[in-house]
Amino acid sequence: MATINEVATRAGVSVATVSRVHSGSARVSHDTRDRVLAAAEELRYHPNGVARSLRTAVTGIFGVVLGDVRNPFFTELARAIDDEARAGGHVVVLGNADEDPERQDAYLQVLRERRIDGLLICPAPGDSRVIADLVADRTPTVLVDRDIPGVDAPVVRADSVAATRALADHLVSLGHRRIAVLAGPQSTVTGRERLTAFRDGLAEHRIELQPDDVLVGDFRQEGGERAMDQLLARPQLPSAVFAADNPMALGALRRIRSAGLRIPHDISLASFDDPAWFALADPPMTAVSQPTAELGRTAVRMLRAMVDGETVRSVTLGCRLVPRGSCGEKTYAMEDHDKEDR
Amino acid sequence: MATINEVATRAGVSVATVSRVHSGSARVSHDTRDRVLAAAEELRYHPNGVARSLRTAVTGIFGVVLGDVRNPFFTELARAIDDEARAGGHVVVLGNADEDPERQDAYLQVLRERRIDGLLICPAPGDSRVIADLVADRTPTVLVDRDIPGVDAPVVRADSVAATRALADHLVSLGHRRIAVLAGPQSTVTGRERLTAFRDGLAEHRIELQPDDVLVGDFRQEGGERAMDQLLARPQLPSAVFAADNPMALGALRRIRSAGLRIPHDISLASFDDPAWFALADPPMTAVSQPTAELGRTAVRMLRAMVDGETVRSVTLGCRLVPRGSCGEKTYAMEDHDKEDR
DNA sequence: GGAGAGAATGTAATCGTTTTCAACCCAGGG
DNA sequence: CCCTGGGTTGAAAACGATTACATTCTCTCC
Repeated sequence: MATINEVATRAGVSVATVSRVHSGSARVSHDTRDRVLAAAEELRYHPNGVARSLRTAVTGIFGVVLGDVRNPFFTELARAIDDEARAGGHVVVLGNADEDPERQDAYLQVLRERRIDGLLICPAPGDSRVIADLVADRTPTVLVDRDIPGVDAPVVRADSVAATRALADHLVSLGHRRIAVLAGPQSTVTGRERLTAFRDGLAEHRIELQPDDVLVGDFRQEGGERAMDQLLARPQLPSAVFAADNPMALGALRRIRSAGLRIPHDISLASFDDPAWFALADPPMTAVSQPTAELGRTAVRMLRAMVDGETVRSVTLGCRLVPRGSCGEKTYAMEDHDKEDR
Repeated sequence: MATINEVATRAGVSVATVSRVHSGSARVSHDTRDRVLAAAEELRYHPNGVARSLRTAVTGIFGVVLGDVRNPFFTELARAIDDEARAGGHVVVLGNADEDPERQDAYLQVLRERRIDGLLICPAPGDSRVIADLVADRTPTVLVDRDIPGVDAPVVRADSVAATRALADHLVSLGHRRIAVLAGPQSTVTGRERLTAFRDGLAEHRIELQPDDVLVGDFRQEGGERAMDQLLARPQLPSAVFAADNPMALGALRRIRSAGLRIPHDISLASFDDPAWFALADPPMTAVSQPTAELGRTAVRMLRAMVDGETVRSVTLGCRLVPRGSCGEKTYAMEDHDKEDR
């Protein structure tokens, strides 16, 4: 691959000049500019970003670590992040943590070594030495969707309590009394918050969530399947199940189906998160929807501010309950459910 | 951020020694090793990968450009790629093309500048100057899922013709005679292949696909919605619709629903691709399933081989038809649909 | 006791850019 | 005719690692 040196000799100028025409950092006479461009073209010159970054200490890249690439919540988030970052002239590289702290840390380690300009992290459950180090070393970092105790980085996430309590209300108003929850890892804020908000919501109606009825999962489909299996093996089924995120709801739904049970007749199911297909499921899933795209966009704006040296504060946005048919609702509007939340 | 120089002076050794202890490339006495490690720890030293790559010309990174992050086919692919790459000691960075050649090229441009070790591309429709350049410059590159005419890079993809013809058979055997297809962009192999295979399958039964009944979409949900809207505006509906990928099927399904039509009673729907939720849709979707994970794994193996200087040849794997209930099938097995195709 | 081997470490060149500083050229004013 | 001052350009020093080569030191063996 051609270097700036070869271009320079071919164009009969110095490397400084070549650099100048490519960066536009200083004026160059029309003639030499043309010669340089021609030489670059002929040699198929593409500046070496590695060398450039070594010199300038900037990369123009934001790194994003996603909790799980296969989770539609994260991919929609990624999409929004990408849009917003691109609008600001940054490019985004995505990495998959697969809800595994080790994978996450391995990926973060290389991003750090690569001296990325900033980091957007949806932290995996458990704590991470690397993240703590990163923010201690002042790498601009914003946490998305989940918090990490003891790490001093701004967080942007959705406040699930109001909507989750509304869901609890909704369920008891439909006559449900014994409800099981497929909770998320209790080492994550979101996992804890959704569980306690739901429990509190029930408590308002003097219904106590039985310890046996909370199954702690891993925020992944497999966890939802395992938990549902446990539930199905019991002599007495709850009348409804609340899954704390969409992959677990998917897993639960699969198990309920393969057990030959009907929803909501035999058992009801509601979920946190609201991927596009929920409205098309059989029956359409009652869910709590997060302002996913908005989350992504504000995260990028915050990150940009940090890179510019401003100090930024955590932000939390609201969620909303969207009742559909999976909990025994008599009728539900066939909403032309507008996912776009701008 | 501390540099190797600072570590060296602190430990009272030369930079060469520090480098040696971190890379393990040569023996260092026990004493000095300890001193170096201690100094590095105290200074929170993290080697600068940018500098290292400039010198060594390797990055340890594979870049992946995804057609669309929100398409479950691509995310499952990404997951498989990540697993396989990681197993081989590489780390993967993901980028989203959003089915847009410009976004794709912008992303590829930075990967090239970053001197990434190899590239896995699911090319966006249309042609790409950048991709052509990249392979001409011998960047190890393998194309996944889609081909690019005139670009001499190995491709790994699923051969859709057999399964798509089987789908056509299946539909006519269920009594369908007039079928519409929501085709993919005809600038992609997959888009063309799925359409012609379907047309040929129909032709075997002396059924001709009407020109009006093929709506060319963009492989995205919005395209599916638009196409379905067109169809629904016609005086005479086809009895079945075949969507050439899952986002378009999702779009079509939404429109059918909001028009108040029932599947398969009023209209049948089948799709290429088979994301997890298809089995849980109402009714479960008849679909053609690709060996997604296998696609991803072999792509990485091929890329690794190319990086090692071997020459590799294109690979194509098979698909399979999985009939469910969305086309008027009388009964369908409630399969415990095993997505994992290892 | 000196030669030679081998281990441990240091010196300095190198990777491909950007950027500071200096040099040069040429026109115009005094 | 000399001086000043823009406008262009070049030389060379970074940036932070790796690594070929040289050096020093310590043993061992004859």
